[in-house]
This record gives sequence, structure tokens and C-alpha cells, in this order.
Amino acid sequence: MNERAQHLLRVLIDRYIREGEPVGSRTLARDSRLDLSPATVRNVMSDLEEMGFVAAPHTSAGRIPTAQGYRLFVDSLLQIQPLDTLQVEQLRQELLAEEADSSRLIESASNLLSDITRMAGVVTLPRHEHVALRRIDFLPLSQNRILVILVINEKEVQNRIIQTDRTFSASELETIANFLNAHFAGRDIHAVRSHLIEEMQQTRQDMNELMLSVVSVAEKVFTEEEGDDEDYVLAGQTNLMQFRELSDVEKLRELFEAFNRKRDILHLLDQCICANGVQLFIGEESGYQVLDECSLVTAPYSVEGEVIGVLGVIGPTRMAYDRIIPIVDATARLLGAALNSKN
Amino acid sequence: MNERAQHLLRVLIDRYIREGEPVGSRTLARDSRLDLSPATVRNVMSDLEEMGFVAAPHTSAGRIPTAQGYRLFVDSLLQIQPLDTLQVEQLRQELLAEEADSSRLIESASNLLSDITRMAGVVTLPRHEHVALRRIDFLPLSQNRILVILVINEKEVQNRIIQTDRTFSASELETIANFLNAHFAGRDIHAVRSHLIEEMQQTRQDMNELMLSVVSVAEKVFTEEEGDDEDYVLAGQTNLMQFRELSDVEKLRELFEAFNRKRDILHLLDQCICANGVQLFIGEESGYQVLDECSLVTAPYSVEGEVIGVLGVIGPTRMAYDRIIPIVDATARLLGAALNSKN
DNA sequence: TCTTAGCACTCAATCAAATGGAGTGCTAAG
DNA sequence: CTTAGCACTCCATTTGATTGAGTGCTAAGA
Repeated sequence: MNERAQHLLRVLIDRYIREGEPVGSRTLARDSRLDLSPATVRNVMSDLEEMGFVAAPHTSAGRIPTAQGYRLFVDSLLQIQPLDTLQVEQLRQELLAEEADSSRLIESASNLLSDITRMAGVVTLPRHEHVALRRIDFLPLSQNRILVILVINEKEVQNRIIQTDRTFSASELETIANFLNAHFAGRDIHAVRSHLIEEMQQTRQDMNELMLSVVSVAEKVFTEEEGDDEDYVLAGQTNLMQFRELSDVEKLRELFEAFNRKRDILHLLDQCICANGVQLFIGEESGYQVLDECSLVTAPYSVEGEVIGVLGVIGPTRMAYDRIIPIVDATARLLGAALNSKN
Repeated sequence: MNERAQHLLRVLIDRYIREGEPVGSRTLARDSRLDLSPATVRNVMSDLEEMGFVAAPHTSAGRIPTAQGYRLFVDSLLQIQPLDTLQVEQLRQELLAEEADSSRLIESASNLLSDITRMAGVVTLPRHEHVALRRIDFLPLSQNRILVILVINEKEVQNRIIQTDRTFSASELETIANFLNAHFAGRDIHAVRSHLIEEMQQTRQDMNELMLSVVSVAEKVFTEEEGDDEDYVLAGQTNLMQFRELSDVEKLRELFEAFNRKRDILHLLDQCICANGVQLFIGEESGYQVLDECSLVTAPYSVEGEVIGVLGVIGPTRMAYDRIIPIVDATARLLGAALNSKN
């Protein structure tokens, strides 16, 4: 595939992204500034079509890029200029607009992505490789239920209600909490759990009742912690409704249901967690039919060098990749930094 | 307006709700079982149209109900049979499917509504008339920030990060927390606040530093508490995308944006809080253009006789009111009961 | 061998006219 | 008050014609 063909492909895609209409040979010949006749361009197009980079919606329409065409485009034809510092600074301002805990930050990031790209933004919740217990508290409720308040990773609060076999008094619970806090504050929560279980087995015989209670309660708490499935925050779904190429309500519905179902999208995002930079799924590349007309631009975000999540933008395949890619990239860095600074 | 006209209107609306197509005089004459000729029916229709209960999309189409027509229909023509105990029991099961705190209950309810009606479900967060402080805890973070954990109303946990003027040590914070817990546990949070402020003014001169700290921290906490704006949980938006009458993408987009904006919808829901039972907004009645093609069926829910929120269903004006109304009604009762039992 | 002009051809989109059918309004008679 | 009859309206669908953009192919030129 020669230089000229690549150039023409680039011009075609550029124009198609801007105008949204199939590009014919005459237009392309003019746009390319190559001083070629439409006929020659047609020959080139014919080749490109054979190679699968462009396609014609019908016999007498111009050509539009295929997913494969876009792929070549972003991989080798596209030069993306990184955002200048001013823009990055603006992004940072917006992201840090409010005094924010991590979950609010995630939401901000998602909104930010959708707002500035005018497409849908998505950010996975950060996964914690090691969950350090900072503090645990119990409050008795009625009917053998206990409200457990868990502070983890310095500043994240989780609470849940657990059901126990017997009634614990307030003072009992306080004792248990004190014990756990004294012995395990700062330690990894899974380590705590296994440690407790081990301890239980070793000292089974002479275990006092308190210890037993600690274990049984802690078990409950930490087990349920496990079930904390991964998840993401989506913003700007409605932005997707203004694109001509996504104007079929039924298709749109299926797309939105996929967003609600979350599983497929999560699966895709998971794949991006190991890419060390911006990664794209263009059209059918995703492997999910609902996303056939969409592209997903993602970047992992990390704290202290460790990747803890992925964020990205979802829009029609016909999107301004050169603009979107640096935005996603920068947002990922900023989010990582923000999560870090708030430690 | 005579008996016969009412009967015909009822039959027309019944049929229109089922079939979704304008009903002509011939069909209506047959359906009504009144042994009338189409011509007679036409005369009646003409009257009904003049009175504003039905309208013809165009000259040679049948008639469809107007908002006013639906209004008369639900107010005096419709007999809704309450759900039987079996169905109610099923509802209850689903609502209580999991060990749930109140926010999860709200979500369940919303999902439940959208699932069984196949439309959109909406539930406002319960507002707390009096917010009783059960427990307050502080954890120091870096940079003069403090993590505040607030347990209110026996079992709801809120946390926020506040910024203070000076650094508080862990032990200082503990002292403050102890003070607050000892003096104010169980009291209304607003009472606590005003009490603190009052105290501050009375003892301004000889106030010790601790007391000052307590007040300044508490002020921050309780002030921000104020900003806890009302909100709702929406489910099943996508269900709305399958209705023919809502198939215009642009309109749909506006509707969804209204859902995101929340303000207008909240305003509507607020109006329902004082109705003592199911309330409807049919089509234009809502006063919001985006809802022109929609109806909103709501019911307030209450705990211990006090209304604390509203739930409802949003769908096209052409909905099976006889089925929806009792569902909304029952769900409101069940949610109230569930919130109560979990006390 | 590559490029290009020329030409026939295809196909979507648009428009106009024709047709059918569902349903109405009106009128006059029962 | 009811109803049959009739003229009329309007939508929906089909059909055919027209247009224009763009293609593929071929043969001639560089």
C-alpha cells in the first residue's frame, strides 16, 4: 500500500469525520491537493475497498471508512497533538471543582468526559489491590442486626447491615470493635480475615466467647466485602441520542440496555486495564453487536504507578479521534493524580 | 353528558389503550354492544370532540382520547380493582428480596415499579422530618481535612470530608466526638445545631478551646447537612424507548435530559406529596412540554403516618391505568411498611 | 506502466400522480 | 332521536419518471 493511497485514505477519513457523508472521487481529488483526476482516485478507492479500508453504502455513493480503515487511520495516519498545558489546567480545575471524596471524583471525571466530548463518558470504580482497614465500628440494631461501619483506605466509608445468630449488646460490640481496631488497624483486610480464621482454628479449644464473636462478626463483614463487584459510572448517555448514525430507537435501546446490564461493557473495559495507554475499540472490533456503530476510547488510570481503573468515552465510530484521544489520555492522568493527592 | 356518551367514551378509551390506533365509528358501534349505528356513534363522537374529550388526528381517522378524556376516564369511568393479596405478597417478596438498608430499598422499589409496569419507575429519597443524631465520629486526614461519619436515624450512615482552619489531632477529635455523642445522641440534628450556636453565644467569653472546636466542627458538619437536596431514583428509562408514541429520538432525548436535570420532575413529585393517595398527571396536565406525551402516576409513601416521599411510574399517556394505579398504590404502601419495619 | 477522459450504468432520493380505503360530516327520511 | 346514504377528506401506498451523484470499465495518451 503506497504513500498516495494512505494519503487519500487519510483525507477521506478526515473529511468523512467532519461532514458525515460518503466521499466521492471528485471531492476527494479536489481535497487531496494531489492534482489527480477523479478517475485515478477511483482506481485507488477500488484498491482500498478491496483491502477492506473503505466501503460504499451502495453502488453510486462515495466511500466511507470501515472499522479497519479507522484502525489504520488512528494507528499510523493520525497525528494527535497532546493538549497544551492551558487546556490540561482547565481540565484539572473542573475535575477538582469541589471538595471531593473518591466516589465523587469518579463521577466528576465521568461527567467531565461526557461534557467536553459531547459523547458518553465512563469511568470504572477504582479497585483496591490491598484494602487497608482503618477503623471498624458496630452499632446494634433491632432483631439481631448490626450496622457495621468500615473505614478503609484511610478515607472511604462503607456500611452494611449484617444479621447475626445471637444478640450482641452495645458494650459487647464495642469490645469487639476495640479489639479489631487495636489489633488490625492499618492491616490489609484480607490478611485480617485469614488471620482471624487461622487464629480460630489454632485456638479452637480454649477460645473464649469474645474471640468467637469477633471471628463470627468479622467473617460476616469481610465476606460480604468480597462481593463488592466491579462497576462503572456512566454519564451523558443522552449525548449519544443526537448522532445521526445512532438514530434508530431500537438499536439505541439495545445499546442503553447494554449500559444498564454493565457486564459486556465491563468486560471490554477490563481488557483495557492492561494496556499502558490509550486503547480503542472501533466498531465491530469490540465483538459486541450493540457497539457495532460505536467506538470506545479508553485509558487506564493509576495511583502510585499501579493501575486501578479505566475510563473512556463512547461515541459513534465517526468521531474526532484526534481530539478525543488526548482528552481521554489527559483525564486518566488527572484522575489518577487527583485520587492520589487526596490521600 | 349522558350515560351513553360516557359508555362510548369508556369503550373508546379501553380499545385505544389496547390497540393504540384511532377508533372509528364502525368499530366503536360494534364494540360498544349498544346496538347503535355508526352514524349515531358519529354524532356522539362529534359531541365528545366538541367537549374536548376526544380528538381526530386528521379528518378521516377515528378518534383518540385527549388528556381531558383520559382524565374523565380515570376519575369517573374507570373501576380499578385492587390487587389481590397474592399479588401484594409477591410484590412484598420482591421488594424485600435482599437484606436492605433504606437506600437499597428505594432502589428496589424503583426497579420493581419499572419491571412490572414495563415503564419507568421513580422514587424520591425519603426526607427526614427530624434527623436524629445517633452517633458522630471523626477521623483526621491530611491537610486539615477531617472525615466525618454521621449515623442518623438509627441506621443511616453519611460521610463527608470537611476542611478546617487548623489541624486537629486524633485525640482532640475523639474528645469532641465523645462530647457530642454524650450530649446529643438521639437528639434532632437541627436542634443540636441551634443549641450549639446558642451555647456559643451565651458563653462566648469563657468558652474553652475545646468547646470552640466542637462548635466550629459541628457547624461545618451540620451546615453541609442542610445542602442535602432532594433527589430521586429512576429506573427503566429504556422501557420508554419501545413505545410507538415516544419513538421520536429528539423528543425522547429531551425527556431523558429532563430526567437528568431532575428539577422539573422533582417539582411535579413534590406536588404529589400532599395528595393522600394515588395522583395522576396526564399528558399536558403536568405543565411541562417534555411530558406532553406522558402520564405520571404517583403515590406518596409514609412511615408511621407521616409522608416522607413519593413514588410513581412514568409512561405514555396511553397506558393501562387500571393496572398501573393499583400497582403504584400497593408499592407505596409496601415501601412505607418496609422502611418502617427496618427501624 | 500509470494516468486520464469518456461513457454507460447503477442506485438513492425526490416528486407527482393515481389509487384505495377508512372514516367523517351532513342531510333527509323514518 | 336514529339511521341510511352520499359526498367528501385525507392518509397511506404504489407507481413511474426524473435527477444527480458517483461508479466501473475501456481505450487512448504520456
